[in-house]
Amino acid sequence: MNSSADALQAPSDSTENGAQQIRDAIRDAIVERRLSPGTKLSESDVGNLFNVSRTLARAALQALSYEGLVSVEKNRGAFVAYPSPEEAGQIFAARRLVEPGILRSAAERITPVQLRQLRQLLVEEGRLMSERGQPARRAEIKASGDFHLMLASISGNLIMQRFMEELVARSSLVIALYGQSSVSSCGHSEHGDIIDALERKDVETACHLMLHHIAHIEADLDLRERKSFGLREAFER
Amino acid sequence: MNSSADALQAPSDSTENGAQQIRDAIRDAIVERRLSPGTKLSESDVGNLFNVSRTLARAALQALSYEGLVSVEKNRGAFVAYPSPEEAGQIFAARRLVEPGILRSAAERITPVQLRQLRQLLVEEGRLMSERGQPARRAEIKASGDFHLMLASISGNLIMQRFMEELVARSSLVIALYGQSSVSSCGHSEHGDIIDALERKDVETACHLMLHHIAHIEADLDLRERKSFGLREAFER
DNA sequence: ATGCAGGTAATTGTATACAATTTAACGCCA
DNA sequence: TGGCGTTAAATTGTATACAATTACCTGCAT
Repeated sequence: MNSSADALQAPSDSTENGAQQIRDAIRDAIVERRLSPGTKLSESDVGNLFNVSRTLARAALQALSYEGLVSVEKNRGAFVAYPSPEEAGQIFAARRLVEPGILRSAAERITPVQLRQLRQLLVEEGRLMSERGQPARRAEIKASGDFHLMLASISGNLIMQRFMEELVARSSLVIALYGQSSVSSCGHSEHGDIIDALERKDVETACHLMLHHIAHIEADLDLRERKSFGLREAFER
Repeated sequence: MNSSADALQAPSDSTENGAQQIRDAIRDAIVERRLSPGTKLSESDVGNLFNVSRTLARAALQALSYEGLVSVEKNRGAFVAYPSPEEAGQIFAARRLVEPGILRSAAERITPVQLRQLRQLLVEEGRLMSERGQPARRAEIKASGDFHLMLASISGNLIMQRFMEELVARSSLVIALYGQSSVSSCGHSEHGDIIDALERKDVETACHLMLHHIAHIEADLDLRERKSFGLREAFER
């Protein structure tokens, strides 16, 4: 779709392990909220869905559990993670702790072409916001996360990039559970402000804006009230 | 052995999955440097060693690869990770980025009893330094990492704690590969200084000392290689 | 000797089979 | 009707079997 967005996607090597493809597919489904927190992911079902054996399905679920997107309970199976309010707070606390540092690193290394890519990501995000329909909503969710991921990528630290991928994905889960307003309508302009600050090398302001941005997202959460799902999901956890 | 040290150890639930036990055992072996970077970890060998099937051995190796301690190459097998100089730099960059923030969080929440536990960890560390022999060296390595892990634990953020566990473990690998002097003889006093600053609520100094401490460890690195034990020798005895 | 070709052994990738545990379903009885 | 124990079905935990890929060794030609 978009070259700058594609640059972020997983290598998508054709030599990819079978389990990894399944993991990526399920992760996308979780991040884009086609799978709700608490949903049971049985090994047989996953295997049948992707026409592979339970072995690979299990490996994929195991991998997702290491990312915190799936929780596996011994002898009970795997479920889409249902982060508690405490977990939600810790996820955002981690982001507040980490993203300013990533931003600083990124500011040091960013090139003009990367700045252009960031802006391109932004217009794509805006385009999706104006579009209507479920697919656009899903793409918007992903694009909004891609902004933060791209910054991590620019920082040049693969380890922090991986960590941010985990945090962004888990954030999506938290927002799905506790978010009140529609997703990131406010976030979009804030992303732009951060890019502006980056462009004029005003790192301190950029960090400040980033912290404000994260606080803004967090402020939209209502950690007291849980969104209601089906009766069954409400009690099987 | 030591109550404050034990408080850090994995829950050690008796309901632990078989694969997890194996993962923990291998991780310990890697962190304590009984297994050298680059050592091949074949699924059959690991399985035989722990008297389980390849299924569990494979799961354990897979888990370790998510932590960055083992690298699995498609159709070639698993090896104890051999971090490149670039990776080594990124690991320590991540620690510089993250540990001051963790320290700040910890400073806000630390209780007198936790301070006492930190000190206790320190004397244990000192005791091990004065002891001689391989087992003491290994315990010393672990104790030195436990200081940082305990701080992460005090910070109260499970996600950051997990991340620090990964970073500390991978640091051990880097030091095994590129470290010149014997481990953390200098680190010990620096740990003490940080605790002192924490005790008088001097957070800024504590963070400064932490950054200095990490830089100190990094300064001891050189780009050379070392030799290895085999898998079997690492576990027998 | 060196380099290459072929084939064999060893190792990983995936599927299937069986055991252990949990979940639910049924029937019994108060 | 409602609670409870037993049993059957479904699901996960682990081991084994087979397929695919790689690594190694041998032998031949140059």
